[in-house]
Amino acid sequence: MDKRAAAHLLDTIATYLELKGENPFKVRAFANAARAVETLPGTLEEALASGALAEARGIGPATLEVVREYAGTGRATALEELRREVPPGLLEMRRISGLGAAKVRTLHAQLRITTLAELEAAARDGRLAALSGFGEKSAQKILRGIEFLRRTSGLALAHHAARWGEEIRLAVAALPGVAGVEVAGSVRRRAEVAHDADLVAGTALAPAELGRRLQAAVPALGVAEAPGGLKLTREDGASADLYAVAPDRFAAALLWATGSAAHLERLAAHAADRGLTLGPGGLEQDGEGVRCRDEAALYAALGLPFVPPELREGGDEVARAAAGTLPRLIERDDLAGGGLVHCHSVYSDGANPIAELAAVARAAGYGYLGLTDHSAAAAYAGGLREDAVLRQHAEIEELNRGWPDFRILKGIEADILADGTLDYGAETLARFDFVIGSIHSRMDMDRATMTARVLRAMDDPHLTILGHPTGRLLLTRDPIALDLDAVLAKAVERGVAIEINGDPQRLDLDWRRCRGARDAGVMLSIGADAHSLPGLDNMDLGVAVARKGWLEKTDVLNTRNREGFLAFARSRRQT
DNA sequence: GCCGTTTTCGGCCCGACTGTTTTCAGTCG
Repeated sequence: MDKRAAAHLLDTIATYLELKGENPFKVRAFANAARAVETLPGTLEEALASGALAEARGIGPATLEVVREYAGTGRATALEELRREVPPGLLEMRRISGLGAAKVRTLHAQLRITTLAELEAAARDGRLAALSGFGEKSAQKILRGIEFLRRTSGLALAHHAARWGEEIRLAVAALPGVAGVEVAGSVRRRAEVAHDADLVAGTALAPAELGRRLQAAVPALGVAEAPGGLKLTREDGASADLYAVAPDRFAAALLWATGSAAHLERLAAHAADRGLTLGPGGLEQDGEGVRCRDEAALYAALGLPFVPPELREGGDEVARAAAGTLPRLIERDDLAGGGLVHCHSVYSDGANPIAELAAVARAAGYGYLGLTDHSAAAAYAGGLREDAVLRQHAEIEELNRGWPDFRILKGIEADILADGTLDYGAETLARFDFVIGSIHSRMDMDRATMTARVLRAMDDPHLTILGHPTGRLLLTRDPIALDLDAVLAKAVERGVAIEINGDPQRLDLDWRRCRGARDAGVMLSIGADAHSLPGLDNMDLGVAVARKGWLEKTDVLNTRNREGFLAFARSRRQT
């Protein structure tokens, strides 16, 4: 069991306690404990054995016992009891925006509602609106929320699916009789959400025997035979398809399982133009299979350069490959000497002191850390009042004296207020090396008002980067209503960079808009939006979005060195 | 439930908005 599973368990208990109407501070204690577990260094087993978990801030006797029991037995008595008391359907309802624990409790107590279907019926037939504390608008909002849940059901954030896929990959790779195994599907294409994980294994073993060996190696895994291979399930419901093929079919099977369907269709059409047949079984010429030792060889047999999985979405990538004009996509190494931008420290709602963030960024090869705590308006996130800004800047200057080759930049994530002005006055904004402007409140404005708000913020010469421009939270909240074309045009006109936020729940700007933005002359900036040390790795997810959006190194602001980055910020202020 | 001590209880993040009310509970970030 890993830290994330333990954290998820504690979070689930917190939600059940909340639905039960427990003391809110007790609820928060479990949620805090979840965060404490998640941000623990080392593995969970090590932390349990060394006593580090027991010592961790936020972990007390009760939460420690929950984790200990789960790690030891795979069971959680506390959760099992809560499940008997609180209908699990309430947990689903809690995910609807506008439905907090108190309202869910009311619905359960007054209308005996325990499922989404019952909730929908009550919202439609007027029973819900008749309840005290509810009204017609609540009913409509809830119906919209149910629709959103339906639309996103069965989907997982891609980085969760990727982690789960990687666990399987490692387990399968270690089995005797397996020549190779890779994660495929939308996870390999670096999509933002995924239905499940897909893997391909090259092996001479029959699926049944492969399943037996895998089951013996990982007893907790659900293993069943399925067409072409195995269906794998985890106790929390996550599933994965593992396709088993003969080793000499591996490349073709990997290509096919990676998709997308639209890419394969174009690739098959390209093959047909050349007198070849491409199908699930591989490449054929005159009825004879064409042997390809890997995917690159398969593309080469089609007269094409290797098409990176991120680009395989069925746009014009096959045509561009045929013309030899695929981009040289940005890579993680292109950020060496560049900036790890958009980080939160303990000054606002981050978990780590500035020095720790900076040390990790420096060790990872970055040339600077773009520190951006929240501004004062974000009171919920401990946003910095002006005196705290001064204290933070003094600390940064002191830290910056400590290293010759690295700098912390004084940034801020300033709230874009309802009227489109940036939080803080011009005098305070001018103290920062750069400013990310983001919307965190009043997300429900109509499109015209919201667009005017964002455009006005972009007129402020202190604004360097527009943060998470659409405000979406994947599988949780739709994007704000915004004329993105107008925003991108303004970004070009005013020299504002647009963020690619690497938080796995955001991945915003959407990759689908990156290429067009770049072609229009927009500068993009990859941001981690890190709130802890593990969050610094969000940069990799941001790079994946940029790659999927056809971006090259020069399209991304923070591939520039410190002087280049600062020059970009300064140039706005001088116009 | 956890923390921290002023060390075994009292405090724990809070301001703004929304939809409901007609003064405010609930939700959100």
